[in-house]
Amino acid sequence: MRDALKSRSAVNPITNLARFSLLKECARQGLITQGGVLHGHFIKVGTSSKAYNAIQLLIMYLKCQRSADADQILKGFNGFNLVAHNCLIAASVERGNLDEARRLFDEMPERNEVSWTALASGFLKYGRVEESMWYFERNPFHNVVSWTAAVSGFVQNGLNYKAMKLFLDMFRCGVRPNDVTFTSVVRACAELGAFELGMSVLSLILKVGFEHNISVSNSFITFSLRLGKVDLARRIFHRMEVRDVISWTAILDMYVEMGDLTEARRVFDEMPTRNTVSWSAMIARYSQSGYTEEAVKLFYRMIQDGFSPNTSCLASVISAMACLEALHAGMNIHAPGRWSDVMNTRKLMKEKGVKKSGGCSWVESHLTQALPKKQWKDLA
DNA sequence: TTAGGGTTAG
Repeated sequence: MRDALKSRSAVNPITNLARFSLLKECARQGLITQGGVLHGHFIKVGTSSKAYNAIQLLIMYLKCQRSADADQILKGFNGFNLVAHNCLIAASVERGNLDEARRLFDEMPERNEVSWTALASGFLKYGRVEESMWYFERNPFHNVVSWTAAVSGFVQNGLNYKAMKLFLDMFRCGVRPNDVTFTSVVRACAELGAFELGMSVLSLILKVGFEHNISVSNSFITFSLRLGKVDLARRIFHRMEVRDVISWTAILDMYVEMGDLTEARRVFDEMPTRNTVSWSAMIARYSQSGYTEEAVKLFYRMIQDGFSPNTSCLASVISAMACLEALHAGMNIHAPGRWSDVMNTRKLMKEKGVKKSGGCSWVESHLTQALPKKQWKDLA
């Protein structure tokens, strides 16, 4: 981000569009220093749209939790601003302060579809279904987003049957579902284990024309796998025109679950891009199947490629390391290089600043069980 | 114009 700012301003004047996309990135990543620099830049050069500018700055300061700076921006508005107020509600919901969100909502002289949906989805996010429904039912501006927020919120709270009923109501009200709606609905069918219902949804997806959407196809692959329809999952994957890392990981996971390590590895090597989950799935299966060296080697490559391991990945590699360590004394004479990958991994993790991620105590207890205390101290 | 909805992987 810092480099992007530097290079853009050095080469040619930064465009409004580029400036806003950088500011959004600052908000997303919580980069207050760079966001502040952009703010200064805005003041210096001025922008064509002051209102838009102020809203983006407000979002950035709210996301970075700089309330004093956010207040300054708010003071710049000439009285009540609907969009800014909706941003304040969203920020309160994100902090989990629903009372504050409700207070902000109540004090609004006017509200729009965004204000109502922010409240309804906010309550669902924290499992407060009844309060959410209060806002949902009274929302005078229902649209595909407010309906989808309710459907997906129900699914997230495990209310899959109710989610399906809501989906039908949405249809009856003449609101056309979109790709986001379908991903939630397909998930509900998977959770319900309802194959026939899922196939009916599929015919609807084909009718409405979302069969080429990546997220919808991915959710259908998962649906098929959960219901044990491996061939169907494979067919969907092969018919996809564009696949993302999630499509690939789902198929990788399918072979991993089937215990077909050869095919899983073939998919793993073929994947155009990988993420922490794909690495972890492969490493975990190697470790569980007794291919401990391969697990540790792959872990080494994962760190080298710049991925941070998550708790479950660390747990698999630690148990693989423990097995190797137990074997190490006897094997040292015959295979002196064998342990070097483990040592290199530790060094690399330290160099790259890989933290022992959340759930550390769980990993530690796993490790202390697997290794004598002295060896654990040496490892850490 | 901005602000509100998400799923898919371990």
